[in-house]
Formats: sequence, structure tokens, C-alpha cells
Amino acid sequence: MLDIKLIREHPDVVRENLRKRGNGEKVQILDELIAHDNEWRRLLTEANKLRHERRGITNSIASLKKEGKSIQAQISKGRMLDKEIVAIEKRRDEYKEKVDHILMRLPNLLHESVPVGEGESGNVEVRVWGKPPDFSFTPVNHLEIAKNLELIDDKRGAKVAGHGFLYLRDDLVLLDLALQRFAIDFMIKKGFNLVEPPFMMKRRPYEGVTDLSDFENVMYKVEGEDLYMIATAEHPLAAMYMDEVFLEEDLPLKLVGVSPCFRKEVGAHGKYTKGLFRMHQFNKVEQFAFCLPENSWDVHEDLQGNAEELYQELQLHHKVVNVCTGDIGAVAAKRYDINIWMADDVYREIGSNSNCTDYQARRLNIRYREKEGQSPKGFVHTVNNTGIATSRTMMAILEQHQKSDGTVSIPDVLVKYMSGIRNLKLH
RNA sequence: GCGGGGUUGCCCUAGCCUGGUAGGGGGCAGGCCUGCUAAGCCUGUGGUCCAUCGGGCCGCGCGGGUUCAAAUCCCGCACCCCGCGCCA
Repeated sequence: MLDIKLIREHPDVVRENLRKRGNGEKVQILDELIAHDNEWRRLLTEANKLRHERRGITNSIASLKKEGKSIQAQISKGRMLDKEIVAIEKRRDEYKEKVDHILMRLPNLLHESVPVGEGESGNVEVRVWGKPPDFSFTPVNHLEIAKNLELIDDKRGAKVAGHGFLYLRDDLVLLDLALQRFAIDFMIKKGFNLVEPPFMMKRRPYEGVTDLSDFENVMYKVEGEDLYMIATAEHPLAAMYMDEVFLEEDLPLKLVGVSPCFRKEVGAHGKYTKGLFRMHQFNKVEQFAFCLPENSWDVHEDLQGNAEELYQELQLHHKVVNVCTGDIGAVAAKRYDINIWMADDVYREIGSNSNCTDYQARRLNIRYREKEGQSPKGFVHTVNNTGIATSRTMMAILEQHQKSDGTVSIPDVLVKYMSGIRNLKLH
């Protein structure tokens, strides 16, 4: 959520931001917001004047009573005023609701380094690590490899849970767990605190962390309960400190969350949905940080470095892109994606890293104070970054580390987490 | 799931029975005093709106209700603590 004061004082900045994002239609709702906010403030001031008058009457009744005088005239005067107050406050609240409604729908302000562009094609490459594998045979996709090795059962997954669900089997389950343990140990060494969050959360904290359209397109709702299945550990991690105030010396607070992720993937038609790439359920180790506003850009780069190191240790060729205005999403001020090479010679997203600045913190009311005993100074910044999404990482390992005989070699760093297994092969 | 207790400002706490401007302590910030330090004393402390000084409104877990007037009375809900029950 943006600061309403910023919108009042610098509407041109916000308007320009919406244009850059290609949210032309939102420029209009911004103008509506400003008009509604003006009207809200006018009605608020008017209501406050009436309430002030009303308080005077109430107080005069108390003193008249003490003197034993009649209070009837004051009571009827008060009743008249009450009617006016109720009417004005009803209108005031209607405008306030309109203001909040729009405010919750405006995207975050972009960082100046975000490239302007439309869709994925507008993303700008900033780094490449490694090269495409030099195969002496025609590489095949991970689903084919995994099915040949009897490590994935997609037919039964579909039978039992529907499209987008798989049974993982045997060594692929071990690989999933190995990736999680590898990433967890890595992040702990980097000074992160390990957290397993709740896998469901209530609506109010959920509204604090995400775009409202996600409630239709992304999250599963638990029927009959005020609970949603988490789409990523980022969400419960961000909401963990809702309505709290950090002490400046405790920041940055870096958390590594491990959890399954549940996503409806509404509107995924036409996108690449093969095998492990786009599923309704997968496991992820997530980096998350709360930090001071002045540090968030450093922390953002810091987490990016961690993610790149992870894929380097796994010997996975990838590219880093600065995600453009048309592809970045509402919550982030800046985002890097890591795109992984796949066997069809296409690079696909394996993780992303977003600085959300104070956008989530304002919605969640997470602040910081300079010293114990002082009042809060401002909102913290939040940064979230995929450490390892096991599904897409397994996919990349299968495709990049496949061999001509249909087996797959396990990256060295994972072997100790795989009970010594060095290859995926048919048993 | 049942019973009891609780939720007041940055923190702790009084006020609730018996409705009438939320009091005290601590912390923090600023000031006074002081040769220096400590102590002491004074002022301030959340959100928001209008405005030149300044002033108003809101805020006692959340939402309703009663009343001229609600932290206080009534109803509903959430969360926390204790005990009981059930349970991997």
C-alpha cells in the first residue's frame, strides 16, 4: 500500500509510476482516489465540528444536572445534532471506504533501475553463469527422464488429485528433501533463522502481503473457515510480525522459511505446464528479510547473491534478469528473476527476488523504533527471495545433468544429503 | 469442545461493581538546576484532520446495542493464560 500523504503531495510521481507499469487504466482510479480523499477530508472536518458541538451539549447537561436545572432543551438539541452527525459520518465512511478500496489496489512505486517494458520479453539480462550443457545427444525434458526412471507418476497424481499434482517416488523424493536440507544449511551459515510457518493463514494477514487478485487466481480457500493455504512461505513470514514494532538494533532480521506451497494457477492456460514446472503443490526454501528502509537495497542484492550461489553450487547454468515494469507484479519495487536453461533451449524462471520496500509493511503495520521506550519511527522494508523451489530445481537438475543412457548425475553438494547416491537410475 | 481469568497509550498498572474530560509508575525525548556526575524538578509521548499561532476529532482487543453521555452497562466475536476433555 502506498502512503496516502505521498499521493496527496506528489500525485504526479504516482501517476508517472502507473504509466511506466503500463497500468494506464489505473491512472483514472488514481484521480478518483484523490477526489474521494478530498471529499473524505472535507466531511471528516465537518463531522468533527459537529461532534465538538455535541460534546459541549453533553458537558452542559452534566453541569445543569448538578445545579438541579432542567436538561430537556439540551437533550432535544443533542438529538437534532445526532441526526446530522449520523448522516455526515455515513457519507464520510463511504468515501473512506472508496479511498481504502483504491489504495489497496494501487501497485508499489518502482525503483528507478527497473527497465520499462512489456511482459517477459522486456526483462533485461544482467548476468549469465555457466554455459548450456554440451550434450553429444539430443537432451530430453525432465518429465520424460523421470518417467523412464519411474520417479514420477503423473497418471495416478491426476487420478487422485487432478491435473497439476504428481506422485514423486523413491530417489526423487530423496532429492527433494536433499535440496531442502542443502538450502537450509546454506542459509543458516549465512546467518538466517530457520522457520517452519503455518501452512494456512487468515484473510486479514493475507491481505497484507499480496495483491487482492491473488485471492481468486492463486490461493486455495479452506471451506467454512477463515483460512487460506499459503502460496509461499513468504506470506506467513511477512505476516509473522504484523502489528509489531522492531527495535532498530534487531534489524535486519533474516529468516529462512521452509514449507510446501499451494497455488491454483488460474489463468495458466497456454503457459509451459509440463511436469514439475507449474504445479498446484511444491516445496520451497525461502529467504525473507525485514530491514531498515535505508538498507533494503543492499539486503536485496545480498539475498540475490545467496540465490545465485546456490545455483552455482548445484552447477546449474542460469541467467539473471532485471524484471521489467510489465512483468514485475504489484507488490515489488524491484525484482530479479533467475532463469534456468532447459532442454528445449528455453530459459525459464526458477526463482525471483523482490524488494517490496514498505508496501507490505504498511498493509501489515510492521514498524521499527530507534531505541527502547521510543515511539515507532516508520515502516520497515521487506525483501523476499526464493532460495530453492525444489520442483523447478529438480527439473533443472534432471535436464542439465542428464546423461546419454537416461540416468542423471547428482550435483556433488547434494550427495551427502542423498545417503551417498550419485546417480538417478532405474532400479 | 467445556469452565474460569484476562486484553487500557512505547512498557507496567489504576479506573469497570456504582456511566460524567483515562490517573499513577517506568522508559524515552526535550528543558531547568549543577563546577562535573548523580539526584531532583518541569514539559512532552498514539492515530488523524483543519490551520498562521494553535485547535479539533478519534483511540481502553474487534463489532454492534442501551444512554443526553460508555474504558465502565448489555449482546456477539477474536486472541492470550489456567484447568478439564479429546487427540498424532
